[in-house]
Amino acid sequence: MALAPGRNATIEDVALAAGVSRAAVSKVLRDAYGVSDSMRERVTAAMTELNYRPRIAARAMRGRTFTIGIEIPVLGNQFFTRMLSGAMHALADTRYQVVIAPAEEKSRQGLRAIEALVDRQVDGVIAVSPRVTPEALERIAAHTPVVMFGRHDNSEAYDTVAGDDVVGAKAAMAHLLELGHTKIAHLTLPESDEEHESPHGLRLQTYVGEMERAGLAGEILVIRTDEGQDAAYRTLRDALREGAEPTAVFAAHDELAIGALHAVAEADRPISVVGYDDVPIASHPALGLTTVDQPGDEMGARAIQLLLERVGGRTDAVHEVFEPQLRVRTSTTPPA
Amino acid sequence: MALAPGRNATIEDVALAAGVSRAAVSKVLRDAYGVSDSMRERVTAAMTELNYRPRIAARAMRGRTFTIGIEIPVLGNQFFTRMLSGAMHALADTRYQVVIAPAEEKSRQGLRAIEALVDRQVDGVIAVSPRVTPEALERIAAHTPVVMFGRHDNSEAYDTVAGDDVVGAKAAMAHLLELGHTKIAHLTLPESDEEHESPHGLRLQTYVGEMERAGLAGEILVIRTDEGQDAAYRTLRDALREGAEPTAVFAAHDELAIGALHAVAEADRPISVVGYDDVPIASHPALGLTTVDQPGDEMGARAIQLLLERVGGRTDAVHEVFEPQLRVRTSTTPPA
DNA sequence: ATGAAAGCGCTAACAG
DNA sequence: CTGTTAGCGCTTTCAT
Repeated sequence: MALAPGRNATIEDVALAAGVSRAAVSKVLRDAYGVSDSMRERVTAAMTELNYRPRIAARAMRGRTFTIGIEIPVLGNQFFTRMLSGAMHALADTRYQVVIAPAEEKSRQGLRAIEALVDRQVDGVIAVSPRVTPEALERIAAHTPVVMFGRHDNSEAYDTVAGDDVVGAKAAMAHLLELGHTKIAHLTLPESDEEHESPHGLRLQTYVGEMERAGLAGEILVIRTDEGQDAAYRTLRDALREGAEPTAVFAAHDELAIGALHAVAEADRPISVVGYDDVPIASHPALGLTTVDQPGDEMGARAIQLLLERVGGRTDAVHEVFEPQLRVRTSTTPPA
Repeated sequence: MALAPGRNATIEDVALAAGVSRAAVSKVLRDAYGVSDSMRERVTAAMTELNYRPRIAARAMRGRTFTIGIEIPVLGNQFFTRMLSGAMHALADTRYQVVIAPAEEKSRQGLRAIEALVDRQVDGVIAVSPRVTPEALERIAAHTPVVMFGRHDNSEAYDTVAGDDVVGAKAAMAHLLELGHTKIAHLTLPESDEEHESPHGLRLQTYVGEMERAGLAGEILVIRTDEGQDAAYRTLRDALREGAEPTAVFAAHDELAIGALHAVAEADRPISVVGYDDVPIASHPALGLTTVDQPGDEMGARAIQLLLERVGGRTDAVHEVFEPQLRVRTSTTPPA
């Protein structure tokens, strides 16, 4: 214990204890070329002896941090949990560590969170930010590899991983139309969430398009709500009280759909509800939420894979699209 | 644009552009004492001009990183979401940034994630790790402020914020006993999750104690399951198939309770279920889960407050306990 | 195979 | 009020 109390061991301490140079320690740390077995042994011994842990911040000033940053807009949405678990899984056997930065509640654009990550020298960023401009992302992507999750914009500077929202929304609408619904409302987020080829924007456009195609342009009803189950519940409850009479609601994602189910249960009217994502709770028999399954874990894993490729040097953009799948459950029935 | 392409602006670039010294720039950055208005102006102008962002890693080598690390064991549990949103809220108007490190699925002890955070020079850590030893935590807390969430151990080295699990579990049991249940099972996590004064350990002990106190020692039935709704569902389903005949299940937390509700729905037997935490979905009318409400957001906010106090220099330990509250809903009824 | 030394971008004395 | 300078702990040529 040649250590001053209150101070953690540094590479210097290890070098001293092992009787070698700092460079040598650094080499065994990164198992770089050119270390004899005997040296490696002594150094390793000294490291465990001193309980040495390399300071990533110091390393950051020269090389990699082996940290991947993931920005998500809301913590509550279980779809992101699926994505994250796929991502973590993909990174499980690597030296990389995941850190998550949730966007603040207020200015939910997420740009601040992404920049906070970049400021902390992550090796790459995965972000879910429908509202950040491509320009801002390109500025960031010029220095740090970026994969955007859920977006469909075609930048050359960053990759994207998204579900096919048009196909998914069409499946949801086809299901409701086949059941015989005509008064189908769409429950979605505020308009500001629709920019930049966002999932919700596409789902909305598809809803409108399919209604028109079915000759139901006159029945189009778009209900806007804030993020979250509870806000969705309140919004739909109020809309129903104020005279809206849909027989079916297509929600932009499952959190909203679950809130909708709450309002429907209270209103005691037979209104079908379709969600999007297939979060774990959707298949619970108490909810039985019909929804569009997106393979969140696969998408998360793929996002990591693309990001690591970029960290490894790839510079041309890849834009990947995953096929969603309708899951029919009890929350949808023919209109009364 | 005196910048080499592909390189981000540094404090040096800003100093050059503004025609001042690096120290001056650093000062306006941290708005330290001793900067004239004119200098501040020129420097600020240069910073925006060059799109300058300080590298936290470099700052980390001298001072604070203004980063708080939060370690959580599982992403899926919505109670942690409540805690996180309380924590983020408490930090909203400060310079601090939150980063979250989820423990890996496999070795879920969380120590690795905590250390990953510390290696990245966070100014303080909030962690939810029932299975990490106090010794390991004390070693970490010697250099980095730590607040443990959910634990009841009485270390001098770190603070704790927890719910009163004994009171909560007693309330749950009293409710079931008052309804007339005698065959009450307890659904909880594997034994390894009970160490170090963990919430689940205390809830289990209280369950056993209350059963004995009610003269029901012979009816004690502890069912162990892995983490997660789905695992809980499968475990209880199998237990019911194999002959277990409880009329009520007290689950160690809501995720497990929701899985239990699934199994109960399938078994088509009138089994009451009580959870713990009161996650947002618990109050959904489709579930109507009776549960013990813990003020997760308040607890998260308090954890931040304590952590910032420690960052600010406090060294004596604070151990805070929050009172839970039973929420009776439709998932509990008298036995048939 | 090993070590010496330069430097990453920032902060914090300290001088002026 | 402003600038000089010495590091923080690590990686990385470049000698040896």
